[in-house]
Amino acid sequence: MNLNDSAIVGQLGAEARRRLSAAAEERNFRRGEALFHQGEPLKGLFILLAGRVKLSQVGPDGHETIMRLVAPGDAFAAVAAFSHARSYPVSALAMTDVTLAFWPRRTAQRLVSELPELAGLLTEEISRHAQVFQQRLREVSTERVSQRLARTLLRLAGQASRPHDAGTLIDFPLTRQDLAGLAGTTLFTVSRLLSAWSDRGILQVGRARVIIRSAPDLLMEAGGDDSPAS
Amino acid sequence: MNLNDSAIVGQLGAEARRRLSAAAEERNFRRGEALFHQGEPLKGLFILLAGRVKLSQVGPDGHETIMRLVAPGDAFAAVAAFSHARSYPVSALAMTDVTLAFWPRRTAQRLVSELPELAGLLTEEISRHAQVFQQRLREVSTERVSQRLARTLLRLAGQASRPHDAGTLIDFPLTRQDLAGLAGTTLFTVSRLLSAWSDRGILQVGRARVIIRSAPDLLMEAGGDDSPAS
DNA sequence: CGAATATTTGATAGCGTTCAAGGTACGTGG
DNA sequence: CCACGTACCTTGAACGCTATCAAATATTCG
Repeated sequence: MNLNDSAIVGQLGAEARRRLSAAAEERNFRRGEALFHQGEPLKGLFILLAGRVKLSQVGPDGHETIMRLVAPGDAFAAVAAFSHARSYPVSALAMTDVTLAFWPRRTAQRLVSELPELAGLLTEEISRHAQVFQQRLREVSTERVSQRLARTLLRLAGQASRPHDAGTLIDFPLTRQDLAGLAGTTLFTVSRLLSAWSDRGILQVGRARVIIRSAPDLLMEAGGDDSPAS
Repeated sequence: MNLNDSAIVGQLGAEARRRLSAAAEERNFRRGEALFHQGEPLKGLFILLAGRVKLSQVGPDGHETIMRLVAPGDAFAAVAAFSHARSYPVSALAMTDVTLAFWPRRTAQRLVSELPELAGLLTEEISRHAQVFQQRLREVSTERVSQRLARTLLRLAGQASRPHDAGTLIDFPLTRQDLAGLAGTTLFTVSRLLSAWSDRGILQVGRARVIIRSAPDLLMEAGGDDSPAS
Protein backbone atom coordinates (compact mmCIF):
# COMPACT_ATOMS: atom_id res chain seq x y z
CA MET A 1 0.00 0.00 0.00
CA ASN A 2 1.18 3.47 -0.88
CA LEU A 3 1.19 6.31 1.63
CA ASN A 4 -1.25 8.27 -0.51
CA ASP A 5 -3.80 5.48 -0.29
CA SER A 6 -4.11 6.01 3.44
CA ALA A 7 -7.49 7.38 4.50
CA ILE A 8 -5.85 10.17 6.45
CA VAL A 9 -3.37 11.21 3.79
CA GLY A 10 -5.94 10.84 1.04
CA GLN A 11 -8.01 13.65 2.54
CA LEU A 12 -5.13 16.09 2.57
CA GLY A 13 -4.40 18.70 -0.06
CA ALA A 14 -1.55 18.22 -2.53
CA GLU A 15 0.85 20.49 -0.67
CA ALA A 16 0.34 18.82 2.72
CA ARG A 17 0.62 15.42 1.11
CA ARG A 18 3.92 16.33 -0.46
CA ARG A 19 5.36 17.60 2.80
CA LEU A 20 4.28 14.48 4.64
CA SER A 21 5.77 12.21 2.00
CA ALA A 22 9.02 14.13 1.93
CA ALA A 23 9.49 13.78 5.68
CA ALA A 24 8.43 10.13 5.95
CA GLU A 25 10.87 7.37 6.73
CA GLU A 26 10.12 3.77 5.89
CA ARG A 27 10.36 1.20 8.66
CA ASN A 28 10.10 -2.57 8.60
CA PHE A 29 9.46 -5.13 11.33
CA ARG A 30 9.15 -8.89 11.35
CA ARG A 31 6.18 -10.76 12.72
CA GLY A 32 6.41 -10.85 16.50
CA GLU A 33 8.65 -7.81 16.88
CA ALA A 34 7.62 -4.90 19.09
CA LEU A 35 7.54 -1.45 17.51
CA PHE A 36 7.49 0.10 20.96
CA HIS A 37 6.55 -0.74 24.51
CA GLN A 38 4.13 0.91 26.90
CA GLY A 39 5.91 3.32 29.21
CA GLU A 40 8.64 3.98 26.69
CA PRO A 41 9.24 7.61 25.68
CA LEU A 42 7.37 8.63 22.54
CA LYS A 43 9.31 7.95 19.36
CA GLY A 44 7.01 9.36 16.73
CA LEU A 45 4.00 8.95 14.50
CA PHE A 46 3.25 5.91 12.34
CA ILE A 47 1.06 5.08 9.41
CA LEU A 48 0.82 1.39 8.64
CA LEU A 49 1.41 0.54 4.99
CA ALA A 50 1.30 -3.25 5.02
CA GLY A 51 0.62 -5.96 7.57
CA ARG A 52 -1.21 -5.91 10.88
CA VAL A 53 -0.30 -4.25 14.16
CA LYS A 54 -1.74 -4.83 17.61
CA LEU A 55 -1.87 -2.09 20.26
CA SER A 56 -2.29 -3.45 23.75
CA GLN A 57 -1.78 -2.82 27.41
CA VAL A 58 -0.70 -5.51 29.81
CA GLY A 59 -1.36 -5.25 33.50
CA PRO A 60 0.97 -6.19 36.34
CA ASP A 61 -0.70 -9.62 36.48
CA GLY A 62 0.13 -10.28 32.84
CA HIS A 63 -3.40 -9.98 31.47
CA GLU A 64 -3.46 -8.28 28.12
CA THR A 65 -6.11 -5.87 26.89
CA ILE A 66 -6.07 -5.08 23.21
CA MET A 67 -6.88 -1.45 22.58
CA ARG A 68 -6.77 -1.43 18.82
CA LEU A 69 -5.97 -3.51 15.80
CA VAL A 70 -4.32 -1.48 13.11
CA ALA A 71 -4.94 -2.15 9.41
CA PRO A 72 -3.00 -0.69 6.45
CA GLY A 73 -3.73 2.99 5.95
CA ASP A 74 -4.37 3.63 9.64
CA ALA A 75 -2.32 6.13 11.63
CA PHE A 76 -1.34 5.31 15.18
CA ALA A 77 0.65 6.74 18.05
CA ALA A 78 -0.83 10.09 17.05
CA VAL A 79 -0.38 11.10 20.66
CA ALA A 80 3.28 11.61 19.76
CA ALA A 81 2.37 14.41 17.39
CA PHE A 82 0.63 16.48 20.03
CA SER A 83 2.85 18.15 22.55
CA HIS A 84 2.82 17.37 26.22
CA ALA A 85 2.31 13.63 26.32
CA ARG A 86 5.13 11.73 27.91
CA SER A 87 5.20 8.06 27.07
CA TYR A 88 3.30 5.45 25.11
CA PRO A 89 0.19 4.23 26.93
CA VAL A 90 0.28 0.95 24.95
CA SER A 91 2.69 -1.48 23.37
CA ALA A 92 2.68 -2.05 19.61
CA LEU A 93 3.35 -5.50 18.26
CA ALA A 94 3.72 -6.62 14.65
CA MET A 95 1.18 -9.41 14.15
CA THR A 96 2.63 -10.07 10.70
CA ASP A 97 5.63 -8.71 8.84
CA VAL A 98 4.87 -5.02 8.53
CA THR A 99 6.06 -1.95 6.70
CA LEU A 100 5.29 1.52 7.96
CA ALA A 101 5.76 5.19 7.29
CA PHE A 102 7.34 6.88 10.26
CA TRP A 103 7.88 10.46 11.39
CA PRO A 104 10.09 11.17 14.38
CA ARG A 105 8.36 13.02 17.16
CA ARG A 106 9.82 16.46 16.47
CA THR A 107 9.04 16.18 12.80
CA ALA A 108 5.50 15.05 13.52
CA GLN A 109 4.96 17.93 15.92
CA ARG A 110 6.23 20.41 13.36
CA LEU A 111 4.04 18.96 10.62
CA VAL A 112 0.98 19.04 12.84
CA SER A 113 1.56 22.62 13.88
CA GLU A 114 2.20 23.80 10.33
CA LEU A 115 -0.57 21.79 8.70
CA PRO A 116 -3.87 22.48 10.52
CA GLU A 117 -5.50 20.22 7.96
CA LEU A 118 -3.46 17.29 9.28
CA ALA A 119 -4.02 18.26 12.89
CA GLY A 120 -7.76 18.30 12.32
CA LEU A 121 -7.83 14.87 10.75
CA LEU A 122 -5.71 13.34 13.49
CA THR A 123 -7.89 14.95 16.15
CA GLU A 124 -10.99 13.49 14.54
CA GLU A 125 -9.32 10.11 14.55
CA ILE A 126 -8.35 10.34 18.21
CA SER A 127 -11.82 11.51 19.05
CA ARG A 128 -13.39 8.60 17.19
CA HIS A 129 -11.21 6.14 19.09
CA ALA A 130 -12.08 7.78 22.38
CA GLN A 131 -15.73 7.12 21.60
CA VAL A 132 -15.05 3.49 20.86
CA PHE A 133 -13.21 3.18 24.17
CA GLN A 134 -16.17 4.68 25.96
CA GLN A 135 -18.50 2.19 24.36
CA ARG A 136 -16.24 -0.75 25.13
CA LEU A 137 -15.91 0.49 28.68
CA ARG A 138 -19.66 0.46 29.07
CA GLU A 139 -19.93 -2.95 27.48
CA VAL A 140 -17.29 -4.59 29.61
CA SER A 141 -18.80 -2.97 32.70
CA THR A 142 -22.39 -3.99 32.12
CA GLU A 143 -22.75 -6.75 29.54
CA ARG A 144 -21.94 -10.40 29.65
CA VAL A 145 -19.11 -12.03 27.83
CA SER A 146 -21.16 -13.55 25.03
CA GLN A 147 -22.56 -10.16 24.09
CA ARG A 148 -19.16 -8.53 24.15
CA LEU A 149 -17.53 -11.24 22.11
CA ALA A 150 -20.30 -11.16 19.53
CA ARG A 151 -19.98 -7.41 19.19
CA THR A 152 -16.20 -7.69 19.05
CA LEU A 153 -16.49 -10.01 16.07
CA LEU A 154 -18.96 -7.73 14.33
CA ARG A 155 -16.71 -4.75 14.92
CA LEU A 156 -13.74 -6.61 13.49
CA ALA A 157 -15.76 -7.66 10.47
CA GLY A 158 -16.66 -4.03 9.91
CA GLN A 159 -13.05 -2.99 10.11
CA ALA A 160 -11.26 -5.61 8.03
CA SER A 161 -13.00 -8.50 6.37
CA ARG A 162 -13.08 -10.41 3.08
CA PRO A 163 -15.83 -12.50 1.53
CA HIS A 164 -15.03 -16.19 1.89
CA ASP A 165 -17.15 -19.21 1.02
CA ALA A 166 -20.60 -18.55 2.38
CA GLY A 167 -19.40 -16.02 4.94
CA THR A 168 -17.21 -13.14 5.95
CA LEU A 169 -13.63 -13.85 6.94
CA ILE A 170 -12.21 -11.61 9.63
CA ASP A 171 -8.98 -10.43 8.11
CA PHE A 172 -6.76 -10.47 11.19
CA PRO A 173 -4.75 -13.43 12.47
CA LEU A 174 -6.43 -13.59 15.87
CA THR A 175 -5.85 -16.33 18.43
CA ARG A 176 -8.42 -17.12 21.10
CA GLN A 177 -6.15 -15.26 23.44
CA ASP A 178 -6.32 -12.18 21.23
CA LEU A 179 -10.10 -12.30 21.11
CA ALA A 180 -10.11 -12.63 24.88
CA GLY A 181 -7.93 -9.51 25.09
CA LEU A 182 -10.41 -7.63 22.94
CA ALA A 183 -13.57 -8.77 24.68
CA GLY A 184 -12.26 -8.64 28.21
CA THR A 185 -12.36 -12.32 29.09
CA THR A 186 -10.18 -15.43 28.98
CA LEU A 187 -9.19 -17.64 26.08
CA PHE A 188 -11.15 -20.51 27.65
CA THR A 189 -14.43 -18.68 27.62
CA VAL A 190 -13.77 -17.49 24.09
CA SER A 191 -13.06 -21.02 22.98
CA ARG A 192 -16.27 -22.29 24.49
CA LEU A 193 -18.39 -19.57 22.94
CA LEU A 194 -16.86 -19.95 19.50
CA SER A 195 -17.41 -23.70 19.66
CA ALA A 196 -21.03 -23.21 20.62
CA TRP A 197 -21.64 -20.70 17.83
CA SER A 198 -19.83 -22.94 15.41
CA ASP A 199 -22.15 -25.81 16.35
CA ARG A 200 -25.11 -23.56 15.72
CA GLY A 201 -23.78 -22.63 12.30
CA ILE A 202 -23.31 -18.96 13.14
CA LEU A 203 -19.55 -19.13 12.71
CA GLN A 204 -16.91 -21.25 11.11
CA VAL A 205 -13.73 -21.27 13.18
CA GLY A 206 -10.17 -22.40 12.69
CA ARG A 207 -6.75 -21.79 14.07
CA ALA A 208 -6.48 -18.00 14.46
CA ARG A 209 -9.41 -17.67 12.05
CA VAL A 210 -13.05 -16.78 12.31
CA ILE A 211 -15.61 -16.71 9.52
CA ILE A 212 -18.99 -15.18 10.19
CA ARG A 213 -21.72 -17.21 8.49
CA SER A 214 -24.69 -15.40 9.95
CA ALA A 215 -24.18 -11.82 10.96
CA PRO A 216 -27.85 -11.38 11.97
CA ASP A 217 -27.61 -14.24 14.46
CA LEU A 218 -24.41 -12.74 15.85
CA LEU A 219 -26.15 -9.40 16.22
CA MET A 220 -28.85 -11.23 18.13
CA GLU A 221 -26.21 -12.61 20.47
CA ALA A 222 -24.78 -9.12 20.89
CA GLY A 223 -28.18 -8.05 22.11
CA GLY A 224 -29.22 -5.75 19.31
CA ASP A 225 -27.96 -2.60 17.75
CA ASP A 226 -24.34 -1.53 17.97
CA SER A 227 -24.82 2.18 18.57
CA PRO A 228 -25.19 3.43 22.16
CA ALA A 229 -28.39 5.10 21.13
CA SER A 230 -29.87 6.04 17.86
CA MET B 1 -15.63 30.81 38.74
CA ASN B 2 -14.70 33.07 35.89
CA LEU B 3 -14.13 31.79 32.36
CA ASN B 4 -10.54 33.01 32.44
CA ASP B 5 -9.80 30.85 35.45
CA SER B 6 -10.43 27.72 33.39
CA ALA B 7 -7.29 25.67 32.80
CA ILE B 8 -7.94 25.60 29.07
CA VAL B 9 -8.71 29.29 28.67
CA GLY B 10 -5.90 30.28 31.00
CA GLN B 11 -3.33 28.89 28.63
CA LEU B 12 -4.59 30.90 25.69
CA GLY B 13 -3.17 34.19 24.50
CA ALA B 14 -5.01 37.45 25.16
CA GLU B 15 -6.50 37.66 21.69
CA ALA B 16 -7.86 34.12 21.69
CA ARG B 17 -9.21 34.60 25.17
CA ARG B 18 -11.06 37.71 24.13
CA ARG B 19 -12.64 36.04 21.13
CA LEU B 20 -13.76 33.11 23.22
CA SER B 21 -15.28 35.32 25.87
CA ALA B 22 -17.04 37.46 23.30
CA ALA B 23 -18.73 34.46 21.73
CA ALA B 24 -19.63 32.69 24.98
CA GLU B 25 -23.19 32.35 26.17
CA GLU B 26 -24.02 31.66 29.79
CA ARG B 27 -26.27 28.72 30.60
CA ASN B 28 -27.78 27.57 33.85
CA PHE B 29 -29.28 24.24 34.94
CA ARG B 30 -30.80 22.99 38.15
CA ARG B 31 -29.62 19.94 40.00
CA GLY B 32 -30.99 16.84 38.29
CA GLU B 33 -31.54 18.45 34.90
CA ALA B 34 -30.00 16.97 31.76
CA LEU B 35 -27.84 19.24 29.62
CA PHE B 36 -28.11 16.79 26.77
CA HIS B 37 -28.81 13.12 26.14
CA GLN B 38 -26.74 10.49 24.40
CA GLY B 39 -27.75 10.07 20.79
CA GLU B 40 -28.97 13.64 20.56
CA PRO B 41 -27.47 15.82 17.81
CA LEU B 42 -24.49 17.88 18.96
CA LYS B 43 -25.48 21.25 20.38
CA GLY B 44 -22.10 22.78 21.12
CA LEU B 45 -19.12 23.11 23.40
CA PHE B 46 -19.27 23.70 27.17
CA ILE B 47 -16.95 24.89 29.87
CA LEU B 48 -18.23 24.35 33.37
CA LEU B 49 -18.04 27.44 35.57
CA ALA B 50 -19.72 26.27 38.76
CA GLY B 51 -21.21 23.02 40.05
CA ARG B 52 -20.67 19.43 39.06
CA VAL B 53 -21.64 17.58 35.89
CA LYS B 54 -21.74 13.86 35.23
CA LEU B 55 -21.14 12.38 31.78
CA SER B 56 -22.48 8.87 31.45
CA GLN B 57 -23.74 6.23 29.11
CA VAL B 58 -26.63 3.97 29.93
CA GLY B 59 -27.05 0.64 28.23
CA PRO B 60 -30.31 -0.91 27.01
CA ASP B 61 -30.56 -2.81 30.32
CA GLY B 62 -30.46 0.45 32.27
CA HIS B 63 -26.99 0.02 33.72
CA GLU B 64 -25.10 3.28 33.83
CA THR B 65 -21.41 3.75 33.19
CA ILE B 66 -19.96 7.08 34.20
CA MET B 67 -17.38 8.28 31.72
CA ARG B 68 -16.34 11.48 33.38
CA LEU B 69 -17.07 13.79 36.27
CA VAL B 70 -16.67 17.41 35.30
CA ALA B 71 -15.35 20.00 37.72
CA PRO B 72 -15.39 23.81 37.27
CA GLY B 73 -12.90 24.94 34.65
CA ASP B 74 -13.17 21.75 32.62
CA ALA B 75 -14.32 21.75 29.02
CA PHE B 76 -16.60 19.01 27.76
CA ALA B 77 -18.44 17.96 24.64
CA ALA B 78 -15.35 19.06 22.75
CA VAL B 79 -16.34 16.55 20.13
CA ALA B 80 -18.86 19.15 18.99
CA ALA B 81 -16.08 21.51 18.01
CA PHE B 82 -14.45 19.08 15.59
CA SER B 83 -16.28 18.50 12.37
CA HIS B 84 -17.76 15.18 11.35
CA ALA B 85 -19.10 13.77 14.59
CA ARG B 86 -22.83 13.26 14.57
CA SER B 87 -24.31 12.89 18.02
CA TYR B 88 -23.38 12.91 21.68
CA PRO B 89 -21.91 9.60 22.83
CA VAL B 90 -22.91 10.33 26.44
CA SER B 91 -25.58 12.08 28.46
CA ALA B 92 -24.73 15.06 30.66
CA LEU B 93 -26.48 15.49 33.96
CA ALA B 94 -26.22 18.36 36.43
CA MET B 95 -25.28 16.80 39.78
CA THR B 96 -25.72 20.17 41.45
CA ASP B 97 -27.04 23.50 40.25
CA VAL B 98 -24.58 24.49 37.52
CA THR B 99 -23.58 27.45 35.45
CA LEU B 100 -21.70 27.04 32.19
CA ALA B 101 -20.16 28.88 29.32
CA PHE B 102 -21.56 27.62 26.05
CA TRP B 103 -20.67 27.97 22.38
CA PRO B 104 -23.12 26.70 19.74
CA ARG B 105 -21.63 24.10 17.46
CA ARG B 106 -21.04 26.36 14.45
CA THR B 107 -19.40 28.99 16.61
CA ALA B 108 -17.21 26.40 18.30
CA GLN B 109 -16.14 24.99 14.96
CA ARG B 110 -15.25 28.42 13.67
CA LEU B 111 -13.28 29.28 16.81
CA VAL B 112 -11.37 26.01 16.66
CA SER B 113 -10.49 26.45 13.02
CA GLU B 114 -9.39 30.06 13.47
CA LEU B 115 -7.53 29.54 16.75
CA PRO B 116 -5.04 26.69 16.34
CA GLU B 117 -3.98 27.39 19.91
CA LEU B 118 -7.43 26.41 21.12
CA ALA B 119 -7.61 23.42 18.80
CA GLY B 120 -4.31 22.15 20.17
CA LEU B 121 -5.39 22.43 23.79
CA LEU B 122 -8.69 20.69 23.16
CA THR B 123 -6.93 17.92 21.27
CA GLU B 124 -4.55 17.39 24.15
CA GLU B 125 -7.53 17.20 26.46
CA ILE B 126 -9.34 14.65 24.30
CA SER B 127 -6.16 12.66 24.01
CA ARG B 128 -5.67 12.64 27.77
CA HIS B 129 -9.19 11.36 28.28
CA ALA B 130 -8.70 8.69 25.67
CA GLN B 131 -5.74 7.44 27.68
CA VAL B 132 -7.79 7.33 30.85
CA PHE B 133 -10.46 5.34 29.04
CA GLN B 134 -7.85 2.88 27.87
CA GLN B 135 -6.59 2.42 31.36
CA ARG B 136 -10.07 1.99 32.79
CA LEU B 137 -10.85 -0.47 30.02
CA ARG B 138 -7.87 -2.56 30.99
CA GLU B 139 -8.75 -2.34 34.66
CA VAL B 140 -12.35 -3.37 34.25
CA SER B 141 -11.29 -6.19 31.95
CA THR B 142 -8.59 -7.67 34.14
CA GLU B 143 -8.83 -6.49 37.74
CA ARG B 144 -11.25 -7.25 40.51
CA VAL B 145 -13.80 -4.85 41.86
CA SER B 146 -11.91 -3.93 45.03
CA GLN B 147 -8.88 -2.82 43.04
CA ARG B 148 -10.97 -0.81 40.62
CA LEU B 149 -12.96 0.87 43.33
CA ALA B 150 -9.84 1.77 45.27
CA ARG B 151 -8.26 3.29 42.19
CA THR B 152 -11.49 5.08 41.36
CA LEU B 153 -11.42 6.77 44.75
CA LEU B 154 -7.77 7.73 44.37
CA ARG B 155 -8.43 9.14 40.94
CA LEU B 156 -11.33 11.19 42.26
CA ALA B 157 -9.22 12.48 45.11
CA GLY B 158 -6.60 13.57 42.61
CA GLN B 159 -9.20 15.37 40.54
CA ALA B 160 -11.27 17.20 43.14
CA SER B 161 -10.65 16.96 46.85
CA ARG B 162 -10.50 19.11 49.96
CA PRO B 163 -8.70 18.54 53.25
CA HIS B 164 -11.18 17.55 55.94
CA ASP B 165 -10.58 16.39 59.48
CA ALA B 166 -7.78 13.88 59.36
CA GLY B 167 -8.40 13.01 55.74
CA THR B 168 -9.19 14.01 52.18
CA LEU B 169 -12.80 14.64 51.25
CA ILE B 170 -13.76 13.68 47.72
CA ASP B 171 -15.43 16.80 46.45
CA PHE B 172 -18.23 15.27 44.41
CA PRO B 173 -21.67 14.29 45.70
CA LEU B 174 -21.35 10.60 44.79
CA THR B 175 -23.90 7.97 45.75
CA ARG B 176 -22.94 4.29 45.99
CA GLN B 177 -24.70 3.94 42.67
CA ASP B 178 -22.44 6.59 41.14
CA LEU B 179 -19.31 4.90 42.43
CA ALA B 180 -20.60 1.64 40.99
CA GLY B 181 -21.04 3.35 37.62
CA LEU B 182 -17.45 4.55 37.78
CA ALA B 183 -15.87 1.29 38.89
CA GLY B 184 -18.00 -1.01 36.78
CA THR B 185 -19.90 -2.84 39.48
CA THR B 186 -23.12 -2.64 41.49
CA LEU B 187 -24.07 -0.38 44.37
CA PHE B 188 -24.27 -3.44 46.65
CA THR B 189 -20.69 -4.43 46.11
CA VAL B 190 -19.60 -0.82 46.53
CA SER B 191 -21.49 -0.55 49.79
CA ARG B 192 -19.87 -3.71 51.15
CA LEU B 193 -16.37 -2.62 50.19
CA LEU B 194 -16.77 0.87 51.61
CA SER B 195 -18.10 -0.58 54.85
CA ALA B 196 -15.15 -2.95 55.10
CA TRP B 197 -12.66 -0.18 54.46
CA SER B 198 -14.45 2.06 56.89
CA ASP B 199 -14.14 -0.63 59.57
CA ARG B 200 -10.44 -0.85 58.86
CA GLY B 201 -10.06 2.90 59.23
CA ILE B 202 -9.03 3.47 55.63
CA LEU B 203 -12.11 5.53 54.85
CA GLN B 204 -14.81 7.49 56.53
CA VAL B 205 -18.09 7.24 54.67
CA GLY B 206 -21.42 8.97 54.75
CA ARG B 207 -24.40 9.57 52.56
CA ALA B 208 -22.96 10.50 49.16
CA ARG B 209 -19.66 11.25 50.87
CA VAL B 210 -16.28 9.59 51.09
CA ILE B 211 -13.28 10.75 53.07
CA ILE B 212 -9.95 9.03 52.51
CA ARG B 213 -8.11 8.62 55.78
CA SER B 214 -5.23 6.52 54.54
CA ALA B 215 -4.30 6.93 50.90
CA PRO B 216 -1.37 4.51 51.17
CA ASP B 217 -3.65 1.72 52.36
CA LEU B 218 -6.03 2.47 49.52
CA LEU B 219 -3.15 2.32 47.09
CA MET B 220 -2.34 -1.07 48.54
CA GLU B 221 -5.89 -2.20 47.83
CA ALA B 222 -5.59 -0.87 44.29
CA GLY B 223 -2.62 -3.17 43.86
CA GLY B 224 0.17 -0.67 43.52
CA ASP B 225 1.08 2.14 41.22
CA ASP B 226 -1.49 3.92 39.11
CA SER B 227 0.46 4.25 35.89
CA PRO B 228 0.24 1.40 33.36
CA ALA B 229 4.01 1.28 33.36
CA SER B 230 6.67 3.61 34.46
C1' DC C 1 -42.90 14.96 60.61
C1' DG C 2 -43.43 12.54 56.39
C1' DA C 3 -41.83 11.29 51.97
C1' DA C 4 -38.24 10.44 49.13
C1' DT C 5 -33.75 9.02 48.54
C1' DA C 6 -29.83 6.56 49.96
C1' DT C 7 -27.59 2.78 52.42
C1' DT C 8 -26.73 -1.59 54.73
C1' DT C 9 -26.84 -6.40 55.28
C1' DG C 10 -28.15 -11.20 54.45
C1' DA C 11 -29.07 -15.17 51.54
C1' DT C 12 -28.63 -17.30 47.16
C1' DA C 13 -27.23 -18.44 42.73
C1' DG C 14 -24.68 -18.23 38.56
C1' DC C 15 -21.35 -16.67 35.27
C1' DG C 16 -16.94 -17.00 34.21
C1' DT C 17 -12.24 -17.90 35.89
C1' DT C 18 -8.87 -21.09 37.08
C1' DC C 19 -6.39 -25.28 36.70
C1' DA C 20 -5.51 -29.66 34.40
C1' DA C 21 -5.04 -32.66 30.61
C1' DG C 22 -5.15 -33.92 26.05
C1' DG C 23 -5.71 -32.97 21.22
C1' DT C 24 -4.81 -30.53 16.83
C1' DA C 25 -2.61 -27.70 13.30
C1' DC C 26 1.41 -25.58 11.63
C1' DG C 27 6.12 -24.85 9.91
C1' DT C 28 10.71 -25.98 9.97
C1' DG C 29 14.65 -28.84 9.38
C1' DG C 30 16.35 -33.10 8.20
C1' DC D 1 8.24 -35.41 2.15
C1' DC D 2 8.12 -36.76 6.71
C1' DA D 3 9.07 -36.04 11.63
C1' DC D 4 9.22 -33.41 15.19
C1' DG D 5 8.66 -29.26 18.11
C1' DT D 6 5.95 -25.49 19.07
C1' DA D 7 2.02 -22.93 19.28
C1' DC D 8 -2.76 -23.08 19.46
C1' DC D 9 -7.11 -25.05 20.74
C1' DT D 10 -10.72 -27.84 23.24
C1' DT D 11 -13.06 -29.78 27.01
C1' DG D 12 -13.96 -31.03 31.83
C1' DA D 13 -14.41 -30.08 36.78
C1' DA D 14 -14.51 -27.12 40.63
C1' DC D 15 -14.35 -22.90 42.90
C1' DG D 16 -15.32 -18.18 44.06
C1' DC D 17 -16.26 -13.45 43.05
C1' DT D 18 -19.87 -10.71 42.28
C1' DA D 19 -24.64 -9.97 40.81
C1' DT D 20 -29.24 -10.40 42.14
C1' DC D 21 -33.10 -10.10 45.11
C1' DA D 22 -35.33 -8.99 49.49
C1' DA D 23 -36.02 -6.41 53.48
C1' DA D 24 -34.89 -3.31 56.94
C1' DT D 25 -32.54 0.97 58.35
C1' DA D 26 -30.69 5.58 57.92
C1' DT D 27 -30.41 10.27 56.23
C1' DT D 28 -31.95 14.41 54.09
C1' DC D 29 -35.15 17.89 52.85
C1' DG D 30 -39.38 20.23 52.23
